[in-house]
Amino acid sequence: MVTMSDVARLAGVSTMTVSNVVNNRPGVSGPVRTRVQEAIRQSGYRVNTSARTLRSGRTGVIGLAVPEIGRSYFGLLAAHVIEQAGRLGFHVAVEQTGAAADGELDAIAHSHTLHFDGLILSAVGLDSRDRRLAEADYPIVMLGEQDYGGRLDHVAMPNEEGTRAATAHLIERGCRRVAVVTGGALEGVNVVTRRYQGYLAAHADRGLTPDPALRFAVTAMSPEGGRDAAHRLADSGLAIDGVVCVTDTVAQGVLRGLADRGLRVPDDIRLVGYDDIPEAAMMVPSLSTVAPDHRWMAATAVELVVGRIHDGGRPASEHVAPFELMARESTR
Amino acid sequence: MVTMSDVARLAGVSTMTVSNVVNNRPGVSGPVRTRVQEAIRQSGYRVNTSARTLRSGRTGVIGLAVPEIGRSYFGLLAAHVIEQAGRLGFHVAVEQTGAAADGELDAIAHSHTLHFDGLILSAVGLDSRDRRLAEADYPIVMLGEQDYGGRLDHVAMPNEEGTRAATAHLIERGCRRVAVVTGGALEGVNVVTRRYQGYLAAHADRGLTPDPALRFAVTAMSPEGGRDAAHRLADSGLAIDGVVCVTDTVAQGVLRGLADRGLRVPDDIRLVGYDDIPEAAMMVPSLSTVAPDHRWMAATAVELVVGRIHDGGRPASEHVAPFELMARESTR
DNA sequence: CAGCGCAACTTTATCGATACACAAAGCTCT
DNA sequence: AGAGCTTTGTGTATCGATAAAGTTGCGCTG
Repeated sequence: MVTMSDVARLAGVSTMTVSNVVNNRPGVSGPVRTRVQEAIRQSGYRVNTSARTLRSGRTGVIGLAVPEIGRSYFGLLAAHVIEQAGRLGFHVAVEQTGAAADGELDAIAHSHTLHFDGLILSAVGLDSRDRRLAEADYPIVMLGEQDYGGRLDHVAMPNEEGTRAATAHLIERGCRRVAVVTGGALEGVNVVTRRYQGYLAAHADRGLTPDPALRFAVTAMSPEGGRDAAHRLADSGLAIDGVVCVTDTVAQGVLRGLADRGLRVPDDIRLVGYDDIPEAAMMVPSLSTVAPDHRWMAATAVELVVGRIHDGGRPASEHVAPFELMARESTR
Repeated sequence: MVTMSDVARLAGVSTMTVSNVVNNRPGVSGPVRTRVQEAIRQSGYRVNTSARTLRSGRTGVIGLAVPEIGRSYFGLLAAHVIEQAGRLGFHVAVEQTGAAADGELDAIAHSHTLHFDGLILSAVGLDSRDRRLAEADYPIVMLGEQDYGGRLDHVAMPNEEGTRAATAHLIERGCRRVAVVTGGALEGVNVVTRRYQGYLAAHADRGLTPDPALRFAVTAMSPEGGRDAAHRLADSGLAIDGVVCVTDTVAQGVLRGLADRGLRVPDDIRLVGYDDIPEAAMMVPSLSTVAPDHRWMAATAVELVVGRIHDGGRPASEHVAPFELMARESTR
């Protein structure tokens, strides 16, 4: 392994000068700089990240904790985060939490242990009631959840607003009995409750109160969960002509489940999702959905962690992503 | 920050003893071990990975380079790799190559720089002709490609066999003119050429020679690329009653593109993909496809890198994943 | 009971890069 | 001409953990 002193010897300077050249620091004259660069090229020298980290205390790595990287939505998010972090000179290590609060707290602990400079946590299990979150004195940015009591930086999705717009869209297209396929626990403040609120709000805006029987909870936030919910929905015998889904991933399963029961979308039932995963436009029928600006979210989250890495004392801030309603075939 | 000497002082032993306890090494008596563990608990000590790495030369991180983590297939793969690596005490850093040979070579260089202990490279651009690959004296495992001249460890998919089975399946279901939607470059030895060979082989097995006009190349290995190919296919006026797709991701787009032209699957055209991404079972109609054992692939790849990390001199080996043909609605 | 073997700890010297203090040379200005 | 600056560069101590080479002390054998 080639070290800095090897390069220094080759260039006839001190290691400090090599370090200064490598890090683009001032105080090195043109000729010497060139000579050192040439020595680096010749010797094939590469900085040893561990040594640098040990001395400087920075690793240049940001942790990204998501429930499951295999789900389109999180994969997409990760792709954007990796890209944005790279732009600012950071690397990304992905952690999977398994969509459980324990896994999410583990990720925080782990992040510490591995000396990531900061952590972007896309939590679905944790909520604002968990005190352990605030205890971590560490650059953490919450991504995609709502309301952490202002103690942490937070990039939120327009959960309530988005679902409200999606529900309104269905009603405007003539749906009279709109069901909602939502997550399990309807307590606390989280993505599930906020989106459910949006569904209720859209009805309230029009002086309507949806029948509580129209709420179907999934057992898991997966296509399988959605499929199952759709079966129950179809078998309920209720006259339903529209469905709002908590996520596109669930909507995928719902679409499939409705097909299983011979129900056609949008002819018999209209369907709308949330997230605008890449598959949404490719589904048959293509899925109408709420499209938050993922790239914006990733960029903002990365900027926030990096900002906090450089200045830990900054007060926490909250940012809500802009969104667009994508009207596609499933609500035509 | 709590260091080892802090713990040592607290427990009244030397740092070396603390190190021995932390790493579960022998030579520490029961009582002392307990005392040190208690001191660790009390002080909240965590090992500094950088210092350990600097001294021991191992980082405990495996790089995983994929074209695009946002694509279902690679997300799924990553999920399995992360899980398997964790089981063996390794962490995973994800790199995106952008499906280009340059990006893939960059990832190798990067992997070196960041001192990952090894690299799992899911290459689509590089092929066996690239000499620069073999030059890297470093634990690299190729994942999902075919034939690197035996210089590198390699976990391959049953590309030819799988596509052959898929094509045979279509023919057995009564398809007479089976088109193939494949990748752009049909030269060298790569995933695209191997699968195309499988398509030809299935025909040859039955004494058939497919019409060359039935080959449609995508501009990109994406749903969009597939959709576009399907449009060209439908507009060609050729009597086609079956389509073999190079990947499920492409098949997703093909299904969509056929729907755009009013063609029904499987009534008018039967369709089969490759990969068995999670969405395949959820599509409408659900997609028949070749399902290689992803978990097996990830586990094997991780075992190979870790093995090579511990013993660099081992000769390279090649492993082909088992597969299953999933017959679903799209070929009913 | 000398002396060997072994388990249980400790000491010391590093791994490679960098912060910091300091030195030498060149330049300006009164 | 020499004080005061700036520019450019050099030593040295250090980050935290660990491999390797000591140092105890104790039991056991011949």
